[in-house]
Amino acid sequence: METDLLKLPSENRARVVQQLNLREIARRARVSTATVSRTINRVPTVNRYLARRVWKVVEAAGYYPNTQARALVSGHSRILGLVVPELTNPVFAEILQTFEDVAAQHGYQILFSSIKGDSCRMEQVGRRMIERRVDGVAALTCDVEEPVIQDLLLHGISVVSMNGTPIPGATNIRIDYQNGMRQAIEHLAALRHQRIAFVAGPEQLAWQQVRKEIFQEAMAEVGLETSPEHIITGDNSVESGMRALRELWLLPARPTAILCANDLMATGVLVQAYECKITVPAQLSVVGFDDIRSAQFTTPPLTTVRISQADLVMRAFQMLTDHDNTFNSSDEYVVKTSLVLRRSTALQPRIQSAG
Amino acid sequence: METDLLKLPSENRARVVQQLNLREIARRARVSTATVSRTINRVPTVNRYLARRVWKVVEAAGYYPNTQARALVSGHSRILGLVVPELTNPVFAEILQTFEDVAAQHGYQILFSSIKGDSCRMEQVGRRMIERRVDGVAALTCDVEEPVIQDLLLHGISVVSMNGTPIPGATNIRIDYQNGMRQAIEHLAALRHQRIAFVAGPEQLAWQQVRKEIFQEAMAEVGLETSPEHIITGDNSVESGMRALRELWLLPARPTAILCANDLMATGVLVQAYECKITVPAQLSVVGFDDIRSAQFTTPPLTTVRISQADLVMRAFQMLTDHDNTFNSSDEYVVKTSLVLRRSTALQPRIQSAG
DNA sequence: ATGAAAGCGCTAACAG
DNA sequence: CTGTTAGCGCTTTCAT
Repeated sequence: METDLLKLPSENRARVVQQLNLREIARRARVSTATVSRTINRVPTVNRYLARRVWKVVEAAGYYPNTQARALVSGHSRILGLVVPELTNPVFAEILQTFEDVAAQHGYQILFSSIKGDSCRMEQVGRRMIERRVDGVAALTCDVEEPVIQDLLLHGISVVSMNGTPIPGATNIRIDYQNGMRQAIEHLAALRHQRIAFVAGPEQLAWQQVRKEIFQEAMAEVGLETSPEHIITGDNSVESGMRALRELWLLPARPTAILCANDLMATGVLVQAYECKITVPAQLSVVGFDDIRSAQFTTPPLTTVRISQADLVMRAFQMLTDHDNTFNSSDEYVVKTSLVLRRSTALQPRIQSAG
Repeated sequence: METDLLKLPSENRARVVQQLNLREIARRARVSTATVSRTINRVPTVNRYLARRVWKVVEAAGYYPNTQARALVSGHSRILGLVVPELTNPVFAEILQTFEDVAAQHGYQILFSSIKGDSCRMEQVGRRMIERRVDGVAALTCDVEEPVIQDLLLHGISVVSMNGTPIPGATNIRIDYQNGMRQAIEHLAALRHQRIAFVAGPEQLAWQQVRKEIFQEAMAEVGLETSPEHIITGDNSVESGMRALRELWLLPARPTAILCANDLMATGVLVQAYECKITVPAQLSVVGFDDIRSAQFTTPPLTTVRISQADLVMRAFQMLTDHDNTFNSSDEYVVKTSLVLRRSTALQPRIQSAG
């Protein structure tokens, strides 16, 4: 079976074809290089017969125009850079996938880079993007340091931040955490929860502080109190969600509900709950943030705040390819959120089993 | 808070810097373009003082060499294409991440493309890779049609299949499913399971048939019988794993263990088991394939066959960047597998609750 | 050791 | 409407 499949190559192994260039095509079609160029670029003024002749040669020769050369003269590479912190968080994988899809539809390609928390890699990534003359960079990370961004902008490369982190100088897409948080808290409040904990993302990022404040504000608006011990700092990983629950469960005043800054941490809370035989949602309600695909498949399925990825990505792409500068960097697009109800939340338990 | 962050850009918005080129650097450093070129390429024969002068100008000007132009003359783009079926399967995301990491360390960049089952997109992807003159293409998909691969090879672009699918003409990396399957089955057999079901991947792919056969062989070797109704065809998604369990549970002779061709489907089995109040592993043992990250966080944690990603990726990268042709396409590298024991498998239940 | 000059493959003025 | 030609930014002989 396998050998059958493997037998073919040795026979029909083709010699590497002579990499032909436009001039060679021109020679074979007995026209000028300009005519070939016009033909393949579908300039309408080309004589039908000449065009046909050119196409024939092009196809016979298996000719593909060299994008590098084109980019060199046109000044546009039709490459967009995408920078993520790490792809192991599914939300980034999902966005990358969507982004590439949109880009491909518009004739752009994606140069992918991840900077695994390694901030000195960001510099390298930035340099490479510039050297490659990408037409724009979408940053899904917040670790991006000022200088790198400034360098990109200085070189005429537009930058968009897709992570709610306002990057000074870049076009920013803001995710409406404020609203998302409120939706989640109102939902929990309606379920009569009073002691709601919050598991935040890594502390070193300024905007995570912002999120904590947003949490507190939203709680206040609903008339709920927050205690500092109910605010845990995680690192966006499943493990940190697990850790958070362990800490929270040791408290004398255990929370009856936990809101997490992302789905991965919420998953961690769920996993730890299972380990500790805490039943969700009977004993504890859990809400996530992002609505990653696997949120449907946790046990129980996770109630979470959805961020419209399509919206996010479309906008980012538009801003990046907006050469007429319809947008300017003071513009800020806000991506809406919506609450997805699943089965990790329920009425506050009557009996409080305290520490 | 946010406004603080947003205030900066309007002030220090820098004008787009004059994109300088090598000639301009040469002029400013009062040397020839050749000298600048040699300097930035660290050709050792350049006079120390001249070099210093050049570097000074380069840094002062914020000059970055244009990769496109370099590629044009050198004939090497230092871009590697990576093609995946869809990134929503975490295994592909993990591999992409690892691949980019390795590539970056060696001065390569990754052009990412996904072909969402859409086979007509593969053609487009192939064309773009050629036009972009990538130095090589790694295919994680098996939907790649012959002609596209042949076209790439014809244009002197090396191709490596990283998915166990032997692509005729490409360099193939084979994952040792045979061994992996046997490890899983032996483990299950040691736990006294007799009725082991198999949830396979999509049928249209020839190699999935191969996997079924491998399953049957491995079963036979251990002295176990397989019945056709215990072999279900899935599509690698969580949902299809769920479906598989539903089907299997309707059978008069329910399996006591299920082996899945990937972790996503195994996750589906687990989820469905939870829904149906089938306790894993007490009533049913489940084994996956891949050892994706989230396999640690299923309930219960998934026993699975690990594929060494580092090994897989390293090898693929080597083969792609092997310009001396140390490897030739008849070579086939086999990636080892190993069984990771977690908590989704246990001794066969004594009491068989039938249909 | 350095510089002048000829391309890499393509596009876009400008003539004709 | 087509062809000639001058670059795009860089590397690389080949003289000096």
